[in-house]
Amino acid sequence: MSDLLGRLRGRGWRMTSQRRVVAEVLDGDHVHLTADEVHLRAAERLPEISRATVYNTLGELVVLGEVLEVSTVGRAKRYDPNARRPHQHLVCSGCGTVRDVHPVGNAIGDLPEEERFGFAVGSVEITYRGLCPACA
Amino acid sequence: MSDLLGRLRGRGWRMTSQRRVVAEVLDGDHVHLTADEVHLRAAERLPEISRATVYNTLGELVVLGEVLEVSTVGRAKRYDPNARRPHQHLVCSGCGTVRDVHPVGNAIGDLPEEERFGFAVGSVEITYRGLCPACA
DNA sequence: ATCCTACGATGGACTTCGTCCAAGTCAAGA
DNA sequence: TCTTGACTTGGACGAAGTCCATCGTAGGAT
Repeated sequence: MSDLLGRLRGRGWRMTSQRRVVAEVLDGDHVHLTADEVHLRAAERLPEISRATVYNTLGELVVLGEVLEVSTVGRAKRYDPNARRPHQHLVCSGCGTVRDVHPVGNAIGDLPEEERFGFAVGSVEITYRGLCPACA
Repeated sequence: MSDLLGRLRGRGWRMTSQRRVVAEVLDGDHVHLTADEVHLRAAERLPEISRATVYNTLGELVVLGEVLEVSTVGRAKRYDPNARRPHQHLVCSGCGTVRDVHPVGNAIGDLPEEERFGFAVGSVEITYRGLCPACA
């Protein structure tokens, strides 16, 4: 994720202060923020940034494949900046913590042809659930 | 799912016409309805049923383990009445249709010990995504 | 069979999450 | 530096879901 800004410029992005700030927020720790959390952190550096712009920018990053949308048990979507390395998620049923994990094997290949019902299967999302050491 | 009403009564549910209708809607075809779709179908049989009651009843069925919530990205939750047989989901990225599928292989076993971070992993949820024949 | 009452249903207001749009702003090429 | 069209803004809007005061009724008690 570290040269995100460079890659975006290379793709012809007009670089605005708003987009830079959103990208920098995601480029920080690899936590999984909601759109509103991204907006909150962005607003610390650029107080007048609007919610609509944060949503737009996140949506564009998702389309570009730089960020993943993670569906959660909770409500708001979360954004995962670690999109370039394929990975899955391990969620604590107690406290909701999310960790990135890297299972072995080929989950898409595990779905037999006769179970695909004519779908063009493009991706697979795996969520492991269990209790973390602190909650056990 | 076929003796759902009996099981619910056995658990001390007060059986009301509303709850019966919601349970019967789910007991029908094994599709994955949204709460509003459940409400719509329930209202065909019991026109004055309220949205709040449908939400309440679905929530109770989830807590009782009779129905699963299927989390979808950016869409309304869907309810899966096939909770008693383990299975995974195939979701159309276009229209949101959900199908039950049964992959081969052991996804929990695919998560190496050193990727578990001390979690007691109890379950795994797999969602395959792609375009259905109609949307392709 | 009828009465009581606590549990459940109702519906409308409210919240949360997200999208849309018209008007204003500004990055970057000429 | 000028120009222009892509970007941003904020507020209205919409969808999904929750909350709550009040009313209704299932099912045990009499």
